Amino acid sequence: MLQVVGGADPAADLLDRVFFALSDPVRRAILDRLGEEALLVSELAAPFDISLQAVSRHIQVLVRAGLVRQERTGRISRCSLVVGPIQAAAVWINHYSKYWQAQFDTLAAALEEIEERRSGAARLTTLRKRPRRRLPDP
Amino acid sequence: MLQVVGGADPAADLLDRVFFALSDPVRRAILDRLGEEALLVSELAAPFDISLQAVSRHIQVLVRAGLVRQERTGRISRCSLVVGPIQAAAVWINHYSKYWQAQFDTLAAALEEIEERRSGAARLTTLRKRPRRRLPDP
DNA sequence: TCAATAATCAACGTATATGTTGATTATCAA
DNA sequence: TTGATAATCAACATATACGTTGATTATTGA
Repeated sequence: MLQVVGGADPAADLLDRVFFALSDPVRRAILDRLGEEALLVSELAAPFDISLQAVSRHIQVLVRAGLVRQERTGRISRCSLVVGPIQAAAVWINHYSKYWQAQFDTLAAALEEIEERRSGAARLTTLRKRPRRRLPDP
Repeated sequence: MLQVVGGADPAADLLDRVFFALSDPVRRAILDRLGEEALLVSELAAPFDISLQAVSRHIQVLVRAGLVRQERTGRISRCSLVVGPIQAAAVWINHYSKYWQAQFDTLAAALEEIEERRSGAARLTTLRKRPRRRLPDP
């Protein structure tokens, strides 16, 4: 799991490509608009201050990440969103987001407990609260 | 919103950096382990087949994305997770994931409706095998 | 004091990202 | 047919990513 496996894990590679695709504001804006409706490359390119060619290549990045599908009919190329990969990324990020938040909540609770015990000990010397396990030292 | 604003939108820049940081399997593995416990750079580097220097720079990427905090005491540098930015990314990705899924559900429902109407009409007439319907033409 | 340790810095090579402009391909339409 | 249009391809420049090795800094502990 920690080993860097290179091309041996297609799921990891997909996450690589999806997160990389999402790391650019132009590409996020493209996805944004494709969430509304399918659009042509030239329509997608219109709002940007960069060349059509540059936008075309941004779209290729999205296609390689599986986030966008292109269907060419004649000389036009209609781009539409594919929801699967973004949900794979959502699954990943939600898992860690929730897990980590839970870890931090636990830590916060433990610290609060310690704090409580300290102030409690100051007030009553004998009626001590349940001793709490400390967090492992660094 | 569609304009490429460069450095004018710190929130967009943060998303850029967070998603970029997540686009590498080594960095995701580092985050994975930091979710368990705070670790030193050398401890983080141990499982990998790359140099300590390379891992150190991966950590810098995570720090620049705000995902990791480093606290140096003496010659050691303890790395710990910061949950905020990953949740910002989770918010972004969940928003779009859910929104897009809803869009697709609506589309799917509409197509099913059309399909149902067609097959119902077909059954009453000839019991023909339902011909597949194309997506609406532009 | 002095050697070992933890981490970073610096320089280098290679690969990829991202923009540009110009050429090319394929299709549409007058 | 022929010119305009949609999109991609190709070549180029520049910047960044990411790995290496070697040097440097700061700290620890015998």
